[in-house]
Amino acid sequence: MVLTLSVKKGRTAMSAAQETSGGEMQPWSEVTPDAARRLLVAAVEAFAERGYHATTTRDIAGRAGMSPAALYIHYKTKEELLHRISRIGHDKALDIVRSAAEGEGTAAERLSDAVRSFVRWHAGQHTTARVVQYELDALGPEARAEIIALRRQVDAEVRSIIQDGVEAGDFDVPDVPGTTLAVLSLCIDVARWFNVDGPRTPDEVGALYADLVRRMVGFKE
Amino acid sequence: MVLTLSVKKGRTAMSAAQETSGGEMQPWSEVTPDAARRLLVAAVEAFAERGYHATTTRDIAGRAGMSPAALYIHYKTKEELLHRISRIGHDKALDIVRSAAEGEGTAAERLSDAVRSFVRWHAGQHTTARVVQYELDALGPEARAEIIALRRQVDAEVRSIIQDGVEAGDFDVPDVPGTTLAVLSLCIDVARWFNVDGPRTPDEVGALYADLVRRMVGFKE
DNA sequence: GAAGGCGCTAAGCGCTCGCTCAGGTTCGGG
DNA sequence: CCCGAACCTGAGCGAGCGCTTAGCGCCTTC
Repeated sequence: MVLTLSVKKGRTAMSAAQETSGGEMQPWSEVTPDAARRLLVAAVEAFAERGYHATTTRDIAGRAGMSPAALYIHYKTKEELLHRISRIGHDKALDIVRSAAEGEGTAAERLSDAVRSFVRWHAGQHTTARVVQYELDALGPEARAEIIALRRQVDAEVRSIIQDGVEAGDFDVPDVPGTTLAVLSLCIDVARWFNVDGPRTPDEVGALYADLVRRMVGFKE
Repeated sequence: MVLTLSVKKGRTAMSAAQETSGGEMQPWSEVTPDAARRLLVAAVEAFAERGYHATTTRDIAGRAGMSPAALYIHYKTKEELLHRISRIGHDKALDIVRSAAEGEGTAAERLSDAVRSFVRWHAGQHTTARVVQYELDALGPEARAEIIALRRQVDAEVRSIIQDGVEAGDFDVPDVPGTTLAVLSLCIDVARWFNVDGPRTPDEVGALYADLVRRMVGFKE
């Protein structure tokens, strides 16, 4: 049996996203109808707190103010929820890096922009990012493969900026793939340790990390 | 009811560890008797592959070649298994960092040593490290608090090396706690992405990361 | 070679999980 | 005013979970 899903599959990623006064995208605005979005937001919170496997469908439905059965009107399985979250989150992450990579400016400026905004997202949306970056293994093989492909695109964008800097003679990087890996690893891990009650704002972490990465690539003033 | 556990609790962490010809410690040699160790090793593998919550006690026992009930002769609960793994692993990690921190040499040399050996452990023992670093949330409050205390000691060791370098005028670090956090985050995340079939050996990753961290602290030749 | 107990297994208990399904409620269109 | 579709709930199914218990075989001890 095939259920009709209310979340529109063909919708281009961020086209319907609404902007707030702060300029940030209102997250999940592309998920409709309202009940499906509430369930998804509840799932993000629950997965981030307890992890995918420790979260029950009853918990998700409860947070969304619905009965356990309501979940299965909008999503085929619990795994589909994780898949949608992961897909939308990775689309957003790739979008962020790509914007910086395709921007104007020197390699150093583009790398700083990329790291700053990537880190800001991982800190500011650390609830989402934690699910997106650390619950990948809970997906089935096809879904995981799809997400891994997106990750490789993120990696390629960052590597190409660093490569540009090396070729322009601005950076000193003996091992470009290795350094790319390290830079991304550093940024992604922000989602694991970032704490809203901690001493640093997402902006401050972004600035700190942009500086650290500038040093890692041996940028010459 | 209180079961008598066969794993001796009072044993000092690494005192009974046996060295192999390679100079590496034989992991888990301090866990006795043999059946308890086999169960623990099986649990490490299973937790690393699937995560704590997705691993069943039947799976652990099966990997150790025993019936599900055998697990409860040696461990009170599944969580106690994770606790022991986490405790021993963190003891080892702290030991590694502390050895480097207390060594002779300049701050730059000690920092490089610490990062190199810390990373080498996270890569070489990435199965263990993954459990130790990423399954912390599955522990109960008291056990988690104990582990977090160990982590703070690791953080303190690294911060003190960096602080030494700053005070000696060797390093240029505007934000010592932030940089310490970033360095540790970078090293720990190795456990997440390291792949035995990948292009890099643990030694190579250690060398690469020691160099990257040297740059992050602005070491002046 | 009988006694005692340690380490283990077979069987299964009580529970909660992901998920299903029949039926009730709401609401726009004819 | 009624129909059909969309949405949601209450009740619960089968499965698999963590963990327990009764008892068996095999070592050690005398």
